[in-house]
Amino acid sequence: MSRPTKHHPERGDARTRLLEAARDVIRRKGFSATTVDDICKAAGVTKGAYFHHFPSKEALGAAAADFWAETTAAFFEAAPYHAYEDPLERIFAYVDFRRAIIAGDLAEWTCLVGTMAQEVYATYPSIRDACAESIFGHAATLEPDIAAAMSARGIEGPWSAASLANHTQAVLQGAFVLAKAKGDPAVALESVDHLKRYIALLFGRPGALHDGNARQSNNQREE
Amino acid sequence: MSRPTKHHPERGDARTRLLEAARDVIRRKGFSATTVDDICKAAGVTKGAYFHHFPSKEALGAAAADFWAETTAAFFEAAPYHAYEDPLERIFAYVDFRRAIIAGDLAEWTCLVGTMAQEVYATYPSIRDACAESIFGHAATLEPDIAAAMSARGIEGPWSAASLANHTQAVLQGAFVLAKAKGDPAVALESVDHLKRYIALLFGRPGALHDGNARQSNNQREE
DNA sequence: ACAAACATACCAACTGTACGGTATGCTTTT
DNA sequence: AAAAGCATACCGTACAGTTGGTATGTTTGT
Repeated sequence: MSRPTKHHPERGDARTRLLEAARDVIRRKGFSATTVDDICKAAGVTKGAYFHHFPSKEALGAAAADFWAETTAAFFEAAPYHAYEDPLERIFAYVDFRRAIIAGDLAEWTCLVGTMAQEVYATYPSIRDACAESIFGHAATLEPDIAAAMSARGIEGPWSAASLANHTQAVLQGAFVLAKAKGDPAVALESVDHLKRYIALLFGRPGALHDGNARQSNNQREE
Repeated sequence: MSRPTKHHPERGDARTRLLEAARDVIRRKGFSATTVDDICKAAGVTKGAYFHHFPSKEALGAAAADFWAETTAAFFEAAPYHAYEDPLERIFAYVDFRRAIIAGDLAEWTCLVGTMAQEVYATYPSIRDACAESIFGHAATLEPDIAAAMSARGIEGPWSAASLANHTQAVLQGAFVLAKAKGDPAVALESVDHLKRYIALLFGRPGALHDGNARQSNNQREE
């Protein structure tokens, strides 16, 4: 099936490397501004190999979104927040985890599929759908915990577990947009704090705000 | 200064029409995928006129962001939510207003500068900065009302009025991303509802949730 | 066992064209 | 008359995609 390339045999098969390169380059430059040559160069692969694996640039975009869905699913499945027994604690731990990975270079902690969806939603339906699958598929993993926490505490609002799960993703996506605009992760961290506070208020657990790492960020104001 | 064009004299001066065309086309196709010819065609103007007014495509992107900042500022200044006397009521009315304008074609109610910032944050600093100015400038218009509402009700959290103002924009931007991915405004409306609920909880005003138009949307669940 | 025969993975060089940008001149305003 | 506003025709190039190949497995007939 897979075979090392002639030029860089040590870096795995070409298809995977193209997908990884697409992920990295598109997150920095966006989908349209990223050229096939950019991706080939970053992957250390020729154009011939590229078009052997992907019939078009659009197909690569959709494949990159699928790849993103798979890798992030594995990443979050292995994350420590699942260890908590109480569903609500798991939710808080999830938010703390999302907050903790906001560090370093912008292109490393922002979302590939959010960026692509926003860019190509009207022009490449296949890519948009793959992005939607990734975003809402991830949101769906939070839904059981939210539903369990609601019934455990007798919470019954006009909102559903699914809508709150989606909302967490909306806040994260929006936080990425603002952070990119400002070139500063601090504004993203603050929105995640607001998200956690919202969940705490919904479930009547203001004490939860003192857990996790919800405090160690904004050095511009002392409390 | 301005002069009607030869081809379409009835539609105002070329510069304004180019900016309006840029706004409309870029919101649909994104900045990179939008060509200068696209914009000229949409504006009913030739390339000569384009490069008379803008030295490059990048300059047009930045000018379009500035234009967006100006027109949206005027739009929100004229909006009805300012009529309320109580600062907190104004905030709720603002959220209701943002909710109410989520209707019709996606490209008509989503945000130009959020889209552009996400796309070019690493490649065109001039555009990114113009987008940031628009987003955070608009957020800043909410800050006095939030601050007034906080002091009027003796609210003093670990969060600042500025951070909550920014958070409202993060939620809206994220709602746009999810709506584009799903091709459905409903998910955006739900996030705006969560935002309003958060503010109501922060200020201890759950009753506010029954005001405005926070209910007339999601026909898929009856309460 | 051992090759044809086929399939997969990859590479280098090329092509048509669509792109951002330019050169130059005409038209209207002041 | 001078300058601003606009139009036409035209570049150089960078782009997505193609062509035609080589090298490395994998099957299949005998």
